[in-house]
Amino acid sequence: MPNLADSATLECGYFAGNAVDIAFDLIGRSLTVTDAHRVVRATIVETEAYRGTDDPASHAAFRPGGRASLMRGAPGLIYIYAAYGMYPCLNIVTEPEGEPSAVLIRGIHIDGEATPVLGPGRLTRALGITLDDHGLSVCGGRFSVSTVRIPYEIDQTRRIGVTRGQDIPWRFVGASVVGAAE
DNA sequence: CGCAAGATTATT
DNA sequence: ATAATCTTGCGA
Repeated sequence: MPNLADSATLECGYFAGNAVDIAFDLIGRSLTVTDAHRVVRATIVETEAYRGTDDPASHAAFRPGGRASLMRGAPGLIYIYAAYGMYPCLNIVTEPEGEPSAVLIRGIHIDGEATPVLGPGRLTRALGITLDDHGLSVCGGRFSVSTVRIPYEIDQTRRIGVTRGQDIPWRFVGASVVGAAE
């Protein structure tokens, strides 16, 4: 009987793959965030992929400078930007270094909580993630993602809130197949 | 240097 | 529907 603490975590190499594939594959995996005061574990239930400079909705396309330049960095790095200047949003850099892409985490279900936390600006607040986490790694240290993946039925739709590239269906939403809690 | 737009959310 | 709030990019 596997213990929570025994869960293995993904290596950075996992994130070197196609951003769209990874956005899909992250649904149902758990994200663990650690700080001096607590350890929070949450299941990823909603993601969006932003891939390459050809994707008009990607910051790598219309806002490539500044902190978004990290999207060209090594896979597994964490890219945080402030949406509308006030809400930090969590992204995981994907694809090999040099390829600008990332997966935005839009929804999670925190262990023990009755309802999921939806919205990129809300979940960062719930997890205590700030702009200071920009540049850290999601494969070790303060952040980690489980190798284990809970079965989910995954829906693919167009991305939320984007004003460009509205035709690109790179949003993934998970609905538990295991009859989620009560 | 000034200004408009944006991967959002809470409130009116 | 709209304000809150700030970084990036572009035009003067």
